Amino acid sequence: MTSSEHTTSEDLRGVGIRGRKAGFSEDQIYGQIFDAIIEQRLAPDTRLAEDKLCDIFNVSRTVVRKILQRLAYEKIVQIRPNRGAAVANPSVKDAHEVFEARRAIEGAIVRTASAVISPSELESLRRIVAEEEACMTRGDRTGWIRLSNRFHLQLAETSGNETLLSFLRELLSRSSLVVARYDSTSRAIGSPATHGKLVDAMASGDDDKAAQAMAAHLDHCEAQLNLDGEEPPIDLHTVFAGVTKK
Amino acid sequence: MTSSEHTTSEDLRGVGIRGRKAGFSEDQIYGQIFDAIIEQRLAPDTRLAEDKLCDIFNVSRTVVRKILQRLAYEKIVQIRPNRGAAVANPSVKDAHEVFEARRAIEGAIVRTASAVISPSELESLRRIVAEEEACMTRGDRTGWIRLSNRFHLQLAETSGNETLLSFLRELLSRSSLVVARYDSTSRAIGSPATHGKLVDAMASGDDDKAAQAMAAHLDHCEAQLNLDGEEPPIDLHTVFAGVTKK
DNA sequence: ATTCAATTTATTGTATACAATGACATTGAA
DNA sequence: TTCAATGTCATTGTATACAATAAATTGAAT
Repeated sequence: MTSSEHTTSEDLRGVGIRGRKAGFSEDQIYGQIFDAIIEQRLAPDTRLAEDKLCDIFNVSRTVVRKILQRLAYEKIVQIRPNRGAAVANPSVKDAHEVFEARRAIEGAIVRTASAVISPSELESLRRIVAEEEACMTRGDRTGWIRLSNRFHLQLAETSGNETLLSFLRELLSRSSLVVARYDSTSRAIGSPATHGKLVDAMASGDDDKAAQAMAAHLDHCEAQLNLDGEEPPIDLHTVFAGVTKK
Repeated sequence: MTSSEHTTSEDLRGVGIRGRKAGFSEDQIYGQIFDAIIEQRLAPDTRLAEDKLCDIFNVSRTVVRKILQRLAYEKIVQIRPNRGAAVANPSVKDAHEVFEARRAIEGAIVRTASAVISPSELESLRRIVAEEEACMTRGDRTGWIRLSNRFHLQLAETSGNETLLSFLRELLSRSSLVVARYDSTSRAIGSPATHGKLVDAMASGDDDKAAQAMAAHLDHCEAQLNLDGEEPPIDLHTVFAGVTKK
C-alpha cells in the first residue's frame, strides 16, 4: 500500500498522460484522456480506474466519474456496473455499424457542403490533404490519423449542420478505435489521394459525384480492415486469465 | 422553509411525476423525466432544479445530476454552468438540423430494413399504423406521438444497426420537442397513411421506393412546422420578466 | 420613485465519507 | 491437484458536507 501509491498511476502516466499539482479543468482532463485513446496510446480494454485518474489530475472522483460517463456516452469508454471503466474494444459488428453510419451521415454532409463551400474552405481542405501526404511519407501514423479526422470534421463544419457534426465526431472517435483494433498496417486510414479526389469533386460543384467519392472512400477504408478473420484476440486475455499462472 | 418543503416539488409532481418513499432505480427516474418531456407534460424551458427532483424521487443529488447529464447529452435538457438544468427549447435551426439528420439516417435505415424485414415484422408495423389511426381519430395526441415514435424505432430495430438506432432515438426525442414547440396543431407528427405507404413500399421489396417514401414523409412533417415565422416567443417570458410586476 | 451597490439567499460545483459490490486469495476437503 | 467456500481487499455506488457562483433582496443616495 506504500509503494503501490507510486506504481498505480505510473502505468497511465507512462502513456503520456500528465497531471500537475492542482487545477485541471474538466474539459482539459477529458481532452487528455480522449486524445490518449484516439492516438492509440491507450489500447482497447485498458482499465481506467477512478482513483488513478484522480491521482494523476488532482481532482476528486466526482469529476473523474463525470468525465468517464461522458466518454461512455460517446462509446469510447465502456463502463460496466460495479466493475469500472475501460477503453472500449469495438466488436466486428461495431466496426461495420460505424462505417455504415458514416456512409449515411457523411453522404448527407458532403452533399450539403459541396453546395455551400467557399473557395477559401476548398483551399483549406487541400492544405490538409497536403499535410496528410507529408505525414504518410514520413511514416507519422498518429499525425496522419489526426489530419484525416480533421479533414472529415472540417467538411462537416462547412456543411453547417451541428447535429450531423456531433454524430460524426462520435463516429470518427469510434473509427479510430476500430483502426487501432483491426488495422495493424494503417491502411484503413484512407489515402490522402482519395481525399484529394473528393475535394476535386466538390470543387466541380457536382454533389452527386462528391457523394459518390465519399461513399467509395468509406467503402475502401472498411475493406482494408481485418474484419473477416477470427474474433477479437483480446478476449483471449480474459479467456486464459484463469489458465496462465501469472 | 416548513411549508416550502411541500410546495417545492408540487409543481413537478402536478405534471405527473411521482416518487415514493424509497428505491427508484436510476433508469426508472430517467424514464419518468424523459417521458414527461417527450409527452409534453414538461414544456420547453421548464427548470429542473436538482433539489426538487431529489425530493420527488428520494435519491441524492449525485444520481439526479447523473441523470440530468445524460439527458443533456441527448439534447433533451440544457445545462448551463452554475445555472442548472432546464427542458431544452430547440431553435428553428435545431429543428431543421434534426429533420436533415433524420433524412440521412432513416434513409439508410429503411434501405437496410426493407432488405431484411420478415413478414411478421411487416405485420407488426401494420399493427402500429392501425393503432396510430385509432389514436388520431380519437384525438389522442400523446398516444399518437408515442406510436409514431414506436413505428420509426421498430424500423430501426429491424435494420439491425444499433448505432443508427441510438442516433435515431436521440433524433426522435428532439423531434418531439420540436413538435411541442413549433406545431400546436399536431400536423407534423405525420399521418398514419404515410406510414402505411412506407410499409407497402417495403413489402414490395423496392428499397429505392421505400427510401423515397421515407424522405417524402420527413419532408412533409418538416413542412408542417411553423418554422418561418417569428423567433421563439418563449423568450418573451424572459424578456418581460422584469416588466410584469408579479 | 429609480438606480445602483451591498448583502443575503438559493442553487450548483466539488470533495469526501461511508456503503455495497465484485475480485482475489486462502483455506480446507475430496 | 482441483474445486468450493469463506474472508479480505480493492474498487465502485451513493449520500452528504462544504465551497463557489449566480440570483434575489435590501437599503441608501439621487
